[in-house]
Amino acid sequence: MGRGRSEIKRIENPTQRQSTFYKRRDGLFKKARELSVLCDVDLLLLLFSTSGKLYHYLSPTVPSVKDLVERYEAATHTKVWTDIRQERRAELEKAEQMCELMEKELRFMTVDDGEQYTVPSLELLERNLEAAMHKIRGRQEERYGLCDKLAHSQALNHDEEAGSTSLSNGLELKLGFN
Amino acid sequence: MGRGRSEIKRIENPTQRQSTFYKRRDGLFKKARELSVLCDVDLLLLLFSTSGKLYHYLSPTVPSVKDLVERYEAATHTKVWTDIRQERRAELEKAEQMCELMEKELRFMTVDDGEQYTVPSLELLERNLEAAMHKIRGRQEERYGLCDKLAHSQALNHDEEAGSTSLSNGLELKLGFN
DNA sequence: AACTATTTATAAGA
DNA sequence: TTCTTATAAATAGTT
Repeated sequence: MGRGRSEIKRIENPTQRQSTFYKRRDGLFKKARELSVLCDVDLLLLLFSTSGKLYHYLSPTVPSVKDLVERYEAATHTKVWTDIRQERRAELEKAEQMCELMEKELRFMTVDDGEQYTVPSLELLERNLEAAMHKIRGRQEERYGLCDKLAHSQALNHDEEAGSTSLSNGLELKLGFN
Repeated sequence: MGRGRSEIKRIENPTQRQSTFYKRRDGLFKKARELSVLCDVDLLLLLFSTSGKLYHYLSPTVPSVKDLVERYEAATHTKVWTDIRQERRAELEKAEQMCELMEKELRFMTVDDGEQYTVPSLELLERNLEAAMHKIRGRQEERYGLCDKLAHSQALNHDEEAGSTSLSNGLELKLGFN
């Protein structure tokens, strides 16, 4: 509308572009408001000017931008956020499950006071512990024979974290069997 | 525009509303397109008709709806999704860290072949294993003395999972020390 | 869907 | 920016 021509291409003159932007922006928002009211339509109009300024309109019938965008996702099967969220939750559950299993095993192996054992599992554990001790003694012999002094100097740094480890969520897993 | 009056309120006659919807919807999208091209504006127009049908337009300069909505969040400090996502990531990292720690401890305790030990830590482990065995033997005696038969029937079910546990991500934690 | 009388939007100019 | 105004565009009512 107006006096001139109507080619729709980027306006190169910045002053003219800015002026046109004001006028058309106002017009567009007016039209959007009118459509949403007249025809009972849920709509979102969201725009950033070249200078980065935000303007937006959301029909009064829609609770939030998030709400409408979720409907958009459902309709287009884009599901950008939904998918990512579900993926993350699955990962988290998996990690938590794994933590639980490992915790259980650690309790079993350390003969935790609360742990209940059947006779065959106690026997299995006993055999395992004996085998582990056998292995340890073998290693100790190797060590003493070969590099006694070197191992000793390393030990000072390494030993602290080997005794017991405090985990970030407050759980402490004891290696001591006393 | 047009012949009649211009009150902006919901059109109650469904036929008339539908007709108006088509015309104004087309007009609105045309205006949106024109503005985005003429003035180099990033915009999203998203609407659902009363019947639930989706129509939308996104400026060609914008990669995705997600992209623009994230800019909106940043601009309005709404940050609903951003916050949730960061929270989830933190939870996951914590769980993964815990898993890693427990895995390390299990490797240490099972005298894993790859595990490196210093002499003092080997000695500590040995003492721990000996203490655990001592405890086990005490328990075994209790068991044998009190409820031999009961324990034996329980064992059939319980034992399978006690030997080794296959974890969901493919890692297998062996309790056997052979 | 198409037509057309009118209203509205807006390009240029001030 | 903001206003004015000539003109192009949109559209309400109608067919």
